[in-house]
Parts: sequence; C-alpha cells; structure tokens
Amino acid sequence: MTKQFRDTKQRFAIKRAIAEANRPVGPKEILALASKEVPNLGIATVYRNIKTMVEQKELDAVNLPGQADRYQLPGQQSKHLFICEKTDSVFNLDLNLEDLKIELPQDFKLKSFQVVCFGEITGKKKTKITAALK
Amino acid sequence: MTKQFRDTKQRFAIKRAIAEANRPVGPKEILALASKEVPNLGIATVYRNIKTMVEQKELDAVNLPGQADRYQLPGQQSKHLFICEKTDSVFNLDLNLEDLKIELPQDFKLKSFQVVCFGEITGKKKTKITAALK
DNA sequence: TTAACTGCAAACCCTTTGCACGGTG
DNA sequence: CACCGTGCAAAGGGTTTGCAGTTAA
Repeated sequence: MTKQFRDTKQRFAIKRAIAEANRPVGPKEILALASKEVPNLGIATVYRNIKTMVEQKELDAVNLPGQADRYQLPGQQSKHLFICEKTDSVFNLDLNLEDLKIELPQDFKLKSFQVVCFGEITGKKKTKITAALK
Repeated sequence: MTKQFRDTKQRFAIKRAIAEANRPVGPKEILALASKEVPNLGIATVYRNIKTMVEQKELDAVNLPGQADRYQLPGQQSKHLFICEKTDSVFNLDLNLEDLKIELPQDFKLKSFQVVCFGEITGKKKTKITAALK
C-alpha cells in the first residue's frame, strides 16, 4: 500500500509561504511566514512537511555552501545561485552554460556542477535572474 | 594588548593532521587523525584551535553546499571543488577560469564565485587536480 | 608566576522522533 | 472509524561555552 497524504491547513500554509517567498527559504523563515496563517504551527510540522514534499517532488532542496539547505518550488529550480552577503538571501541564476564543459582527470566522472556567486545587491530585489558567461 | 598564542602539542597535532590529510577535512576527521598523536584530545580543543587558526589565517575554511565546513592549509586553497558523492570526500580543483566572466544585472555586484562539481572517483585518489573549461 | 590552553561536562542550536490528541477522508 | 497529521516535549547530532586544573613562557 502506498501512503496517502492528506490536505491540511498547515500543509497549505507551508506551501503557500514557500511559493510566495519566490526564492529559496529555510525552515525558520517558512515557520515565520506560515505562522501568520496558522498561529500555533510547530517547527516539527514544518520539517515533516518539507521532508514529505521533497520526497514527493513538490519541493526542491537547495544546497548552499556554508549554510543549511533551503527550499523552493520545482519550477523555480536552477542549480546556479547568487548569494547576497549582506542580506543572506539567495537568488536563482539562469546561467547560459549549455556549451560550457569542464574537463577533469579520467578518474573523475562528472555528474553535475553548480556555480555559486557571492556579492551584494544594491537596488531592488529580483527573484529570477538571467546571467551570461563570457 | 594582543593575545599571545602558545605552542601546545594539541595545536601541533591538529595542524599536522590537517596538513597530512592534504584535502579539506572536518572537525571529527581532524579529531580522529590528531588523536593518534594526542590520545585524550577533546573535540572542544579541535573546534577552538580551528577557530583560532582560521582567524590567524593559518587555516582556510572550505564552504560546501549541503554539508558542514571543512578546513585546509591556505597554500592548498582553491575555491573550486570536486565532491565525490560516493566517498563524501572533497578535492580541490584548479580550474582555468581566468577569462571567464559572469554577467549579472546592474543591481548585482559580483564579488566572487565558486564552481562545485559533483561526481564519482573511479581510480586512485589525487589531492590536487587541474581541470579545464571548454 | 600568570595567563593561555586543555578536558570534561553542560549548554546551545538545529533537526528528528515519540506520543497522545485531533482532523481528514 | 481508521489512520494520518499535528503540537508538544524529549531526544539526537554537531558546535560552543564555563570551569577547574594544567602547562607554556
């Protein structure tokens, strides 16, 4: 028997919070956002739902160097990231990397790679960024 | 008054362990290696020395996506990494990226970037890898 | 001698788990 | 009415801190 999931207000609130954030967010931030809708929401519920949603592929985990994973909706997925060192917020980068290839020693089998950019944002924030390589 | 540091056998053992590992290593691994030399070494001492050494720039912190920081000697520094998904070990990559530039929106000021590669290692391990981009 | 360093244990922080209760289907 | 999901609290794992004793200089 495959497990059947139920629709709860907590689950809705958590998913909406992540959707509206529109960028990779962490458990605490999710709790803060979703708590507006469901006051007594517990952090354990957030963790459990994140886990389930990632397994169900309703959510993508975003691995960041030097900090804990954040989460976002699959449609927003892009491995390449821009991390604002001031605000600690993370943005997706659409890098034009199709024709970029990395050559490694024979022993090393490359499965994927990720470009992580660090810097600051001076103006208003955007959530989806197209960048170019030259 | 600036703090004056002392030479202890613990400090030596920790630094030697990191030097001999010759790749980015984490606190637990450092403890295991250095304990051969100093049996009763405590994990707190490892953390304290790591922190001090990073501040003194005797050590570099290596930020990894999805896992805790590791540490290595400054000479071995390279931002670009190869992570073996099987063994969970990390290797430095010397990528030829001098003429690679990333174009971002005006608002975004790029300070640095990092390429992280994921894959497997089939043969014997190396600690310093030169890779190319094409 | 004295001030930094160490080991141990306790304290923290983040994440996971156990359990009784409440809510979905 | 099954049984999954929730909230709370406790338990884990990793990192930091307090403290008394130890050691480098």
